[in-house]
Parts: sequence; structure tokens; C-alpha cells
Amino acid sequence: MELRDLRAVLAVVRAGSFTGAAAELGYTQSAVSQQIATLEAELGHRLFDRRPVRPTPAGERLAEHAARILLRVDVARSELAHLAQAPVELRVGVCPLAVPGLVAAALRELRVEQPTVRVTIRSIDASSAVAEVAAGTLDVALVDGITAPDNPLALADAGLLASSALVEAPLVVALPVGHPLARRTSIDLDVLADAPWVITPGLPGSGAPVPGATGSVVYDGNDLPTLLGLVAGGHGSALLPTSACAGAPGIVAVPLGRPTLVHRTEVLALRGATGATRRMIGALRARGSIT
Amino acid sequence: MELRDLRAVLAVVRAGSFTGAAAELGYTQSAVSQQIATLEAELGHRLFDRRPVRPTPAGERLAEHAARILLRVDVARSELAHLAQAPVELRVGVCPLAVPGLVAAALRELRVEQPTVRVTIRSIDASSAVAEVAAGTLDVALVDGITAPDNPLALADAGLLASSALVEAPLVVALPVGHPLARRTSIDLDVLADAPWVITPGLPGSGAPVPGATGSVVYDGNDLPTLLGLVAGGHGSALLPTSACAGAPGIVAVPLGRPTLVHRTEVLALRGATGATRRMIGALRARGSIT
DNA sequence: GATGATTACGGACGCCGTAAGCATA
DNA sequence: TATGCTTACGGCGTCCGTAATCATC
Repeated sequence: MELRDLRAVLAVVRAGSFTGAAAELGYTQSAVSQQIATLEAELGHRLFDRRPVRPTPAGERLAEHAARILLRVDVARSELAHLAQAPVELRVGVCPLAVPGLVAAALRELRVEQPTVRVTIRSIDASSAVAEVAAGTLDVALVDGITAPDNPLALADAGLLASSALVEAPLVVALPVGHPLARRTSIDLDVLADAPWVITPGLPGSGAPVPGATGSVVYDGNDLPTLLGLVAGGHGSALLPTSACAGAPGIVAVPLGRPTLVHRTEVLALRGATGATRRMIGALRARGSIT
Repeated sequence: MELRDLRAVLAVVRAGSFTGAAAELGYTQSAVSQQIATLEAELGHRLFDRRPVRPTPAGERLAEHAARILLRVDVARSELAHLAQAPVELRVGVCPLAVPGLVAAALRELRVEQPTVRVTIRSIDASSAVAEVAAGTLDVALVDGITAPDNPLALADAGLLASSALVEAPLVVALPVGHPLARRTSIDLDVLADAPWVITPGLPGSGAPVPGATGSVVYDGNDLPTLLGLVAGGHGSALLPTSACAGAPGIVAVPLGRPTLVHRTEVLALRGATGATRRMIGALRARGSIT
């Protein structure tokens, strides 16, 4: 087994076909077919059913390991690439609901200390943040998610990347004005189990806040006003940090009761970051409310 | 970068020489030299200083990742190897200070349910337990270590292996009868900072209980009577779980004060274990005091 | 019948071994 | 001077591409 094989397995799982995987990897269909066949022979397990191509349980298992292995390979390569190099550019990724004021304030501090560093800020999805930092296309990522209080977001293997918590904010259920539950002082999630949600895969907690949540509308984007507009329009509720709903027209924000969850923002970077990256992390942490 | 390269890096780090690494890997010295040279060129970093061969910071970093990557590769291979196979043999590894009564009791239950399974029990070191389970040479390992109360032992990447806590026991400082501190009701570790320890790398907590602990005697073994004999003989103290000192001649066991630490026993296995392995784990957990 | 995986075969590249070269303790 | 890493070079194996075959929708 070599990394090449794991890359092939993962590509096939992602693409759902040998042809697609070959395109992704820059190989021919035949090459991928041979790789998988050889690997299956080596491991003594069929990894994929064919026609349609679908991973067997063994294939799924291997793919799960492969993803983590290749992620760590990326991290290793990136760490070495950044060793003892003074980066001239700081690339920051920010998730849509990560507290934006933090970045602005931290950047101001960075500007004072290192005025020459060029800073690029880019909006990212939480799902791609880890891969981007691992691959070295981002130096720092602000990621948000929903978790139990004081619990880190499980973004990657513990310790693979450097991460620290910045802010935890209460969660609210966003409802349209006039909603029957809008006058409550708090809402438990199970109360809304059968109520419609605006499913928003691009935002944390809005994927499916309740297991088996129904959703008449799926919003495949991460634009907060659009989401709030959909909620105000009566297409469903949404689970959001308090700040996201402040002052939104037609929206009532009711604090979440049970389960006890919070919206958490963390900063992510390679371990052993230096220079501007390190300073940026320090400035962010200094402004975060979690020590 | 391929797994072959990572194996080479790790072998060189372990062996401290290209020659030794080559022997370990079944290659010639020249092959290892070429592999490292090629990898250094690819990564753009010198990984080892030569004469003597010693990892550079970049090499150390890479080796750390390599170890975790290769461990996960082993786990992946082992998981697939055990998929849907009814193992006829259950191989159990037990660390010297892991509560032995648990194994006996759990085995009795297993015997009733699956009388035909052949069981092999083997003494192991905590340091090798993870590697053995990952490599598939052990089905179940009982590992012990010292940690803060209710904190898991950090044996491997979280989630890589299935692990669960069985027992937490108070720690005591083992002192020879007549020791000036022997009449105390508890001892803080810092009190013993400058006192001699019997350094026992093969047992948990006895490696160097206090950072920078001095030790006139190093016992390179894991034989409890021998260790207790050394303590009784006045060669130093030792940090042990209560049960290990019960009734030992010439020994006084004084409860540990600060820091608050416990001796913890965990069971380790591949995730998704089936058959006898799964039953054994269940039986062990049922008899453990931690739910 | 078309899409897409498998198999056959050939060529090229990469990797390792042998052997000579070279630096350091 | 000896140990041990580096370099040169050659052969073998592996891996991928082309192309024909086969299976499934």
C-alpha cells in the first residue's frame, strides 16, 4: 500500500466512477482500474462494487483512513514548506458566521507591528477550512460551528493543526414575526423537531439542526441576509448565533433552550506557525473572549 | 512523497544511521541514502545532519507525522484484515500494572459464552501496546498510565483505536519503612523533587514522575517485586497504584497529594471489533468501575 | 448500442543493487 | 585508516498508456 493507492481510493469514492477519478488524478481510466485491482488483490478485499461504482464497507473504511492520512501528509508538507520562511503574505479565511469584528481588530494590531505584510482575506466554508490550511493555501482560518459549551469543534484529528477558541456565543432560533413560538422566552430543539427548517449546508447548525429535520427549502449558499429573508418569509426556522439575527427585519430570535449548545468560533493554523501568522493568531486570541 | 519515504525517514531516526535503517528495511545503505536524498530534494529541506546522522528540526517534524501516518496505515490494514472474519484466537496483551483481576474475570465470562476460542495472554509494555494493536498482533490490550482524573490516556490519535476506561485507582508514593516522609498522610510530588527515584521506564509514572527527577538506580524491567525490593532497599521512591504496594514487605505507601493524578487502566482494540474481541471488551467494561 | 470497466501488451521511468569515491572520526 | 555516507551506472521491475475486449444500463 502506498499513498498513490490511497489517493486513488479517495478519488474513486469522491468521483463515484473510475473515469472521474482518473480525470481528477491525471491518469487514464485504465490506470485507475489497475491500481484499484492491484490494491484489492493486496488487501484481499473488494473495495468497490462496479456498475455503479460504489465503495464496499471495506472501501468506505479504507477511504476514511485514507482521507486522514492524506490530510496529515498535506500538513507535513505545508509545515516543512513554511519552516524558517518569512511569509510576505498572510492569507486569512473567514467563515460567514465567524465573528467578523475580531478579524478587523486583530488586523489593525498586525498593521501596526508589521505594516509591510500583505493581507488577503477570503470567505470560506467550514468544510474546506481544514483542507485549505493543511494544503497551505490559507495561513489562518476562522471557523465556526455548533458544539457543547467549552467543547472544541471536532474539525480534524486532535493536535493535527493548531487551533484555539476565540468566542462562544449563545444560539437563538430565528423565527418569522408572528410565529406561534415567537413569544416564548426559550425554545427547546425537540419542540421544533417536526417544524420546517431552512436547510443551509453552507452554514453551521443549519445543515440539519435536528436529526431528521424536515425542510421545505434548501438554501445552498452562505449569504446571511438571504437566509434571514427566507426565515422571515415563513419558509422555516434557523439556528444561528445571537449576533447574526440582531436587527434583522421580520425576524424574532428566541434563545435556544435544550440541548445546551453554543456557537463557537475558533482560529486554525499550522502548528509552529511563525511571523505574521503567529502574530495574527496572538492578536485574535487577545481579542477573543475565551482565555 | 510516498509511504516508502516515510518508512525510510522513521527507520533512520530510530536507527540513528543509514546503515541501521537499511538493515531494518531490508535495503542496502545506498538505497536509503538515495531515498533520503531524493526526499530532501523534493521537500527542499535537509532532513538529517550527517556524521553523525541526526534529524534536523524539519526531519523531526516529518518523522512525527510519519509515525502517525504509518500507524494509521497499520490500523487500516488490520481493520480490513479482520473484516468479516471469525477469529479463532483471542490475543490479549496486559501491561504489568493493569488490574489483573479484570482479565481473569472477563475471561471466565468469555469461556462460558465462547468455550472454543483459544485465548493467549501476553505481557506487554504500554509503549508497544498501540503499535501491536494497530499491527494486528494483539486483539485486545489492557494499558495503564497516569493521568488527571477522568482524563483518557493519550495513547494515540483520538479515535484511531477503540479505547475505553476500566479502572481508576489512587496513586501512592512507595517509600522504604523508616523513611522520614513515611509517616505523612499524603505527599505532594514537589516535596520529592530532589529525592531519588527508582527510574523504571517500563512502568507508567516511574519513568520520571517529576520533571528532572534524579535517580540513582534505573531499573530496566517491569517486574513489580524487583522494583519494590529496590524501593525497600532505600534506592529511591516510586509512584505506583495503591494495589501494587499492598502487603509489600519493607514498603510504606503514602497517598499522593498534589498534583491530583490517578492510575488509569484502559482497554484498547481496533474499532469495529467483532466476535470474541468485542465480547472480551464488553466483559471487561462490565467489570470495570468506570461507566 | 453506448458508456465505462477490464485485460493485454509494450515502453518508459524509477528504484534498488553493485561498486567506486569521498569525508569524517 | 576505517567506518559509513555519497555518487555513478546498469538492470530489473513497476506503473502507466494505448488499444482491444467485455459487461452492463
